[in-house]
Amino acid sequence: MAQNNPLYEQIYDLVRQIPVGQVATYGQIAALLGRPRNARQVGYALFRVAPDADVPWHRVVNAKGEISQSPQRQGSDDLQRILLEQEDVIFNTTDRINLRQYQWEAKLMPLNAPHLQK
DNA sequence: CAATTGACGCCCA
DNA sequence: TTGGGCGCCAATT
Repeated sequence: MAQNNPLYEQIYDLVRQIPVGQVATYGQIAALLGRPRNARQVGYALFRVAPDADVPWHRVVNAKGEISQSPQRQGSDDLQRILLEQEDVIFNTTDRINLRQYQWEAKLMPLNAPHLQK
């Protein structure tokens, strides 16, 4: 399991910091971790931990503002969209959200956050 | 150890 | 503006 990697823990902690009603992109999280090219890894990390951890994975979407669905989860449900709608995140008619309005703006560097422990 | 895959992202047509 | 293809980095098998 890759969850033991500090990089993964950083991802989880970062996602946990996303405020209710706001979202972040995979690339954004990757960039905040100092790995702007690792957007895929962020998605992969969330995919592995989603059902197990208390991470608000539903607040993470792709750069287009759409919900990235994997072949596995698409048949199950649209849980992510439902959870977001419960947080006042509105979807457009094209199944996309307005990132300019909902995208989370990380103010501080999570890597230096002293109150974060895991 | 090597090949394939993958909740992504950016460039080009 | 929308759609298709290539590229990046790690994890999995």
